[in-house]
Amino acid sequence: MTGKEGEMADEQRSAARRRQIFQATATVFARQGYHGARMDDIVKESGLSKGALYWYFKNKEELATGLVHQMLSAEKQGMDELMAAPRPAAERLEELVRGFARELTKDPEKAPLALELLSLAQNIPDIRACYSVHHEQYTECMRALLLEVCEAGPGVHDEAARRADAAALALASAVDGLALRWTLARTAFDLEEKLWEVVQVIVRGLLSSSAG
Amino acid sequence: MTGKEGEMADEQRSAARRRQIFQATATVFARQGYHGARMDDIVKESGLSKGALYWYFKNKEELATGLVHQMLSAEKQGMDELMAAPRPAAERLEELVRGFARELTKDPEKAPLALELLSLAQNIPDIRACYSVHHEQYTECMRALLLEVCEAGPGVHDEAARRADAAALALASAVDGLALRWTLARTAFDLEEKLWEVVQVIVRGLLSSSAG
Amino acid sequence: MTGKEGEMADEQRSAARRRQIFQATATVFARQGYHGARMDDIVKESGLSKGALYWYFKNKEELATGLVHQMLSAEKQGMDELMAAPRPAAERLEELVRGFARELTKDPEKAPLALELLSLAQNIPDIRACYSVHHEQYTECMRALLLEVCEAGPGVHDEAARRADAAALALASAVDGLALRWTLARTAFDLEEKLWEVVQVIVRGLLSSSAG
Amino acid sequence: MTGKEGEMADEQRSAARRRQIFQATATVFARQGYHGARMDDIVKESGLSKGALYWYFKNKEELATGLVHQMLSAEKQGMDELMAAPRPAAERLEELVRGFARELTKDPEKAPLALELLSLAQNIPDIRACYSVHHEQYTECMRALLLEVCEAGPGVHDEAARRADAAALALASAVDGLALRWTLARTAFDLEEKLWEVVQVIVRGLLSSSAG
DNA sequence: GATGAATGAGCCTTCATTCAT
DNA sequence: CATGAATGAAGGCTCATTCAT
Repeated sequence: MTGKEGEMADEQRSAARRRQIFQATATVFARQGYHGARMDDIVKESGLSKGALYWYFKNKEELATGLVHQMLSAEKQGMDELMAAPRPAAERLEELVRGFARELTKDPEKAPLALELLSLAQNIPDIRACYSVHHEQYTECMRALLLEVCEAGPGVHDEAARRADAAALALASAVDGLALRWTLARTAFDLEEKLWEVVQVIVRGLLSSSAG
Repeated sequence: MTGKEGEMADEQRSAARRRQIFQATATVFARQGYHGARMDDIVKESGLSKGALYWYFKNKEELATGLVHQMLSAEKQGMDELMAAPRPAAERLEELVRGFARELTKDPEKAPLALELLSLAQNIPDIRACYSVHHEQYTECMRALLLEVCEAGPGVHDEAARRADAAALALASAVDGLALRWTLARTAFDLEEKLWEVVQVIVRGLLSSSAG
Repeated sequence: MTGKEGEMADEQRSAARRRQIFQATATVFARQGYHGARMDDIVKESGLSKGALYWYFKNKEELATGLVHQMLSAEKQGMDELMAAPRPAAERLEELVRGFARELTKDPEKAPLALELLSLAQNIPDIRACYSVHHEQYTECMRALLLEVCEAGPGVHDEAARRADAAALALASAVDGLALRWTLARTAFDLEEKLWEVVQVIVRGLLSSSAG
Repeated sequence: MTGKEGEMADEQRSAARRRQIFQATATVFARQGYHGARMDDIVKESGLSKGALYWYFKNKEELATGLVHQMLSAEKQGMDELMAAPRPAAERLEELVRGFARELTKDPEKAPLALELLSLAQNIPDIRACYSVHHEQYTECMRALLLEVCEAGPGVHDEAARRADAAALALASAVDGLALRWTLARTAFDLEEKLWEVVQVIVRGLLSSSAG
């Protein structure tokens, strides 16, 4: 009787719990860093008990790993949705970049969290793999968009197409690098604006004729 | 007689000890990360005693702070020397970027060390300040070089000059972002080559005519 | 059902644990002094684990503070019970003093413990406050007893009553001072006997006519 | 040539150094306690170097032991001088007690210092012996004075003479106990005044007729 | 599933003492 | 005699993890 329904309910509750825990973990990691975060802090933030936390996650590392999975999955999904949107490539590119900036600006604690998890990647292979793949996907996404932009543009762009790889890498890298600077900058600046300028320079570099 | 010489010797020995300690610290931090590094590891790596270590540095945090100071100072000095070199801007820019890539490629452990220290910046104000300033200086350096490149180029580049800020920021950010990708990438790639391509895209974007 | 009982059991076990820890702490402090006592010694003596110890007490200082609280509370309770006993004041006074001496004689390690805690009072405000209050209470208790003794005595004792303050202070002080001497004396002596003689001198001083 | 004079000068300088060190030690012990005092603190307070300190004292314990020796010797000397003074016993007793109180009141840091050293006595046999002897001497001094007071008084005091032992012990003990209370009291009081009242009570107890 | 008391290995730091100069 | 850099054993405390209930 309660079989499938119960299982469903269980799974749903379980998933909810995991989300609840991820949320708390993200908050605490962002505030105190991975090593500065005690399991007790996450327990308190999550409102669960220590036993419950360990019921869902084997240990602290798995908590971090899971969080990275979840975050990058969500980002990937957002990327995919945007890519599938029936809009010109240029618009989608702009939206991708601006959306990223707006998110960070809205939840500034995401930046320290990301940096923290990134540094964890060096010692936790699973996390490293996640980021490695994500970087490739992100760059590939950029490349696809830039290619479309080239093709949509006027004139011949064989040259440009050939440069798309470099431009995509430049763009993807610059996005991360700029976010880092924005996070650590002593003088605050408008991330979205600067990021947009950066995109424009790179796109221009991609589209410019060989003669410059 | 021995007065000044003795003092000199003392200062020199003291400075040597500090360098010795920084060297050991860098090695251990790169290998194990800041939190994974035990003071005993650094002691062992340095060949000194624990007491000696604490004679020169108050605690682990000050060790990290000092290391960042030293590393960024050295980098700044290298930058300044290159900037003062009597060579065309384009060459100096290329050298700056290629030099950076070659260094990382030669001592790949520098990358994890940098990422680790960067993540420390979030919780240690002194380190954050160091990086903040360094980022500004690096970007400014890029801007100066790019401006020179513009002026040296053919035709009118008022527009380009105006874009130098964005290009410098793009370049500086992309350098960091690309180094990060190189560090975490599952499929190794040639950092110097990719970085040079990225530079070319950005420089082209800077120099392209408005119509580009 | 098990709700309240469970809570009760928890509280009881918790209280039992605290008593267990206090007992061990007292033993170790008496033997090695506060500073000579390592937390590990207390752990071993208590039969608990280090984590358990720190679960109940935040740190070594709080352990000492708690111990002082407990000891002085117990002493206060004993005092109050004796004061409330339906016996002549002279008897109660004698019992108070003799009881004190007998306790020390029976558990001679209490003396070094007390001296140790007393010296802690100088650097730990909470302990100082405990002793300060306790000294006042003890003196006040003496004063009350001495007053009753005066009133119960023959003849007019207005003068004596006026002297009760000084006598009480003398008595309370002498008790402590004598216990100290007994603790440090190279030639052992009978604490109870000497203390009783001291009491008699002071009581006589209190009751003597002005003419002496 | 420099033989005796040199030695004399050396001895004098040595003695001066030791006094200098004792002074610094007393100050630091009074402020921080024995265990809270680091050798470096004493070095700094004394104005000497660490090597010099260890030249004069083998270790920290010997520093404390020497300090106790010096302090109790000085007190003994003061006692002896007062005892040898050509004044009535009652006056000398009063002066002894009042002098003690005035000293403490003038240099209140002496009290914590004494308490600290007293607690050290429990773990350092040498210090214990010093205090043990000193207590005996002090009590004996009191007994002698009290005896003289009895004899000088009017009427027959055989009884009183017999009580001198107890009174002396009471007095000596009360002096210490009161000083302790004065040190730890939350509400300050006039030590000299209270002490004098205590003395009077005890002397009265000594002198009172048996019938008293 | 959930709770939180209990475990104990690990680690940073202190500081009395030494010794080359 | 004096200096202060160097030594290293010791210890208070943390905190990820476990497990009886």
